[in-house]
Amino acid sequence: MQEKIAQRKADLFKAISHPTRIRILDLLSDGEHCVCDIFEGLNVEQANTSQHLSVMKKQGILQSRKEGLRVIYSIKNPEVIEMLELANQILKKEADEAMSTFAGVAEK
Amino acid sequence: MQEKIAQRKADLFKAISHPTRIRILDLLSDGEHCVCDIFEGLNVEQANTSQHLSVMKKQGILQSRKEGLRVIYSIKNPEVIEMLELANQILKKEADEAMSTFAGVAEK
DNA sequence: GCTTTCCATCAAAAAAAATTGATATGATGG
DNA sequence: CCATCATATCAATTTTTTTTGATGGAAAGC
Repeated sequence: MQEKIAQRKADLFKAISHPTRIRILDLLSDGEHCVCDIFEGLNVEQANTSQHLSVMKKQGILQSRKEGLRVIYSIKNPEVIEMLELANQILKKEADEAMSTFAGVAEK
Repeated sequence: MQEKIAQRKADLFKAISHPTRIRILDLLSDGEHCVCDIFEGLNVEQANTSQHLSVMKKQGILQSRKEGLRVIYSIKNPEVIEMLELANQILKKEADEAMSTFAGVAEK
């Protein structure tokens, strides 16, 4: 793989790699929301929320449109949701493993 | 979503979010390799490679085994490969859009 | 037991990202 | 025009990551 592409791909992943941004994506995964909904819903500073949104928009993860005073954000690429689901699967598998390890110990 | 889970998920994404680590995953996507192959193949310092590998191993993305003097790394969860493929799709779509925008301009 | 090879770890420096509070912008209503 | 509401931007600070060079440890061959 070329270094340039690896960099671009890393930027994409990086734009997702923050707990607040993950929660924003989770909130947006069932439809668009205005900024006010987002920062109030997640209990994050407005300025901070705005910056997280802009990071994701810059990387093409989100899109936005104006509606009066408000700005409505939504997920641009559904692939992002699939990526989050895959992450879920990994964590689930991990939890299962931890569980069976525990069971194994209990058996001894 | 709980804050704890969002944090864990962010850590997982973060462990992928580096150009060198993306290239390592790409190299490992078709099978296991020893550290020496990796850092020589990617032309990265040995110490640096080792640290990137440990970041990914810590997050459960990679696993390793010893074989004589060598340490052989491999991808632990195939979901990671799927995540990279989804990222590819997003970048591809983006490139297509840029292309058609360019074509649109040329038409005018 | 030495030496060499392969890899991990450490600590310091450098670079990048996140948070915060203050301020700016821009649409809307009066 | 003025005030207000929703959001964005900015600059300073703090925190986190990354890189680098040096060193340490463990397996293998001699």
